[in-house]
Amino acid sequence: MTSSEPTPQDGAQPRRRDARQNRERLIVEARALIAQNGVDASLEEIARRADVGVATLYRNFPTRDDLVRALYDIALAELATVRDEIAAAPTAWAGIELYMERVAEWLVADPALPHILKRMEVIDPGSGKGTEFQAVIAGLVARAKKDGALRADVDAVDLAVLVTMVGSLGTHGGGHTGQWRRQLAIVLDGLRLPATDRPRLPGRPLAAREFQAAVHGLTRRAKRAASGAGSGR
Amino acid sequence: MTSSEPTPQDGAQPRRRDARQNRERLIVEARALIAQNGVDASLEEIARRADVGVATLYRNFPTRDDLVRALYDIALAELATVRDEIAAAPTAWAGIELYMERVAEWLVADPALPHILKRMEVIDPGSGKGTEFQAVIAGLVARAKKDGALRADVDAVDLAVLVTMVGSLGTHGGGHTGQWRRQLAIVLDGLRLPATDRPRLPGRPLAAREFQAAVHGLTRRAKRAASGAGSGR
DNA sequence: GGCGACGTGGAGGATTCCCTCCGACTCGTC
DNA sequence: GACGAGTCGGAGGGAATCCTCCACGTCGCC
Repeated sequence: MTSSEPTPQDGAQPRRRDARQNRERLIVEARALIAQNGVDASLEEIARRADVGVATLYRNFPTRDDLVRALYDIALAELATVRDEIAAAPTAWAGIELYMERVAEWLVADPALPHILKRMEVIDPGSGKGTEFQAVIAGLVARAKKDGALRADVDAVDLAVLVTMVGSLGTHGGGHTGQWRRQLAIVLDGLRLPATDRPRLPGRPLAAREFQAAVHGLTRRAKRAASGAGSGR
Repeated sequence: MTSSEPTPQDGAQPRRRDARQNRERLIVEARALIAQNGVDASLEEIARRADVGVATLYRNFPTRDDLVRALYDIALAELATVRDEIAAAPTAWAGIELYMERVAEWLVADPALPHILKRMEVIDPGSGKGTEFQAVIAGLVARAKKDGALRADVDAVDLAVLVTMVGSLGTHGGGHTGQWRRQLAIVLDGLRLPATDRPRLPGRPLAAREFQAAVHGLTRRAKRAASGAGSGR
């Protein structure tokens, strides 16, 4: 994480209790609103929902990007636990399965994440999980190939792309149904080498109507139009 | 009675030539800007880029949703050719491959499409390609299963979800590299039943650096910050 | 060429958002 | 309690956006 900087007040919380609470509420609301409206979500509305003045928001996060960065750091911390889990996997292939599943789960769980990640790549390119996390996965990939469990013509980056892809299903609102697990299982089958004995797909296929409903990726505009008439803003 | 021309069908263009040109330019710019900024892209800026007054935009598309609908209809028309192509496929499995590839290609080719589709589901739920197109695919799926080419535990909706998923790779800017074809190949391998002889993956894996670059999904805000440099603090 | 209808552009009021500044309030401590 | 530093909230200027209205071009036909 980036918190290794020698910032004077970092580890401890030298701030007042109410200040910390406000910051916490801001983060919660920011995440919720960014999930709906993207990184361009109104800062004033975030503050409003957090029952906080605008100035408090700006004091905590001088720049919109500072807010995004904070959300990113929090999410990344949650991801850290996954790394340990992977390390404990019995086989390399199991590690890969775990990697794909946990990261996809992580992406799907927080609909704000895609927006935040996309933005982070612009703010601060060439840092983050790509650096150290990918190295672990690369090793896993090499071992899995040697074990004959993973097809030889893919690499760690392919896995990253795939998991991003599966994780994008959360953006469409289908996350809560766990539907993405089906698609992940198919992807894993496409990666597995023996390919003979396939596990059953988890869950059940979506009905067509459900699929359409799941694609509802409600934006702010969307919700407004749903309640009010169709006259835009 | 007003002299309202019957306008028997909307097939003809009873409008003035310059009016049609303006509309055309508006559509082009709208698509470009929506690709960058989402459906909430500024209408004034669309008009500005199209070298057209705002009023002209509003005359052509009274509501933002009318604009979205127009873009949707255009995109859908392009998709129609795919259906014929699929019908001409030699085997059911080939048809499925074609379906997945063409639709993914369609999604990736126009980065505005995900935004438009997402919005369309809100504007006008339960219509569009889902209705008639899905029926064709469902038949294809049934035949492919009987042929023993497609795994039995998936259905047409699963395919739709998968192709949406693969198509989402275009949003991340990776479309131009054709990278998505690799991921699609893996997905297809996960769907194929014999699963013994696998085709080689098309293309080459992305370098880690390229992957990061590909995730750059530039938003308006992004471009601003990129040019404005570190004025943040 | 000339005319009329169709189409155009941009001003402008209302609203929202960004970000800063400063008086008022509250927490933590004595 | 009471004090002071830290924190808060909202006003407010500037800018962007939405959408409408109306005087003014321009196309197409005679």
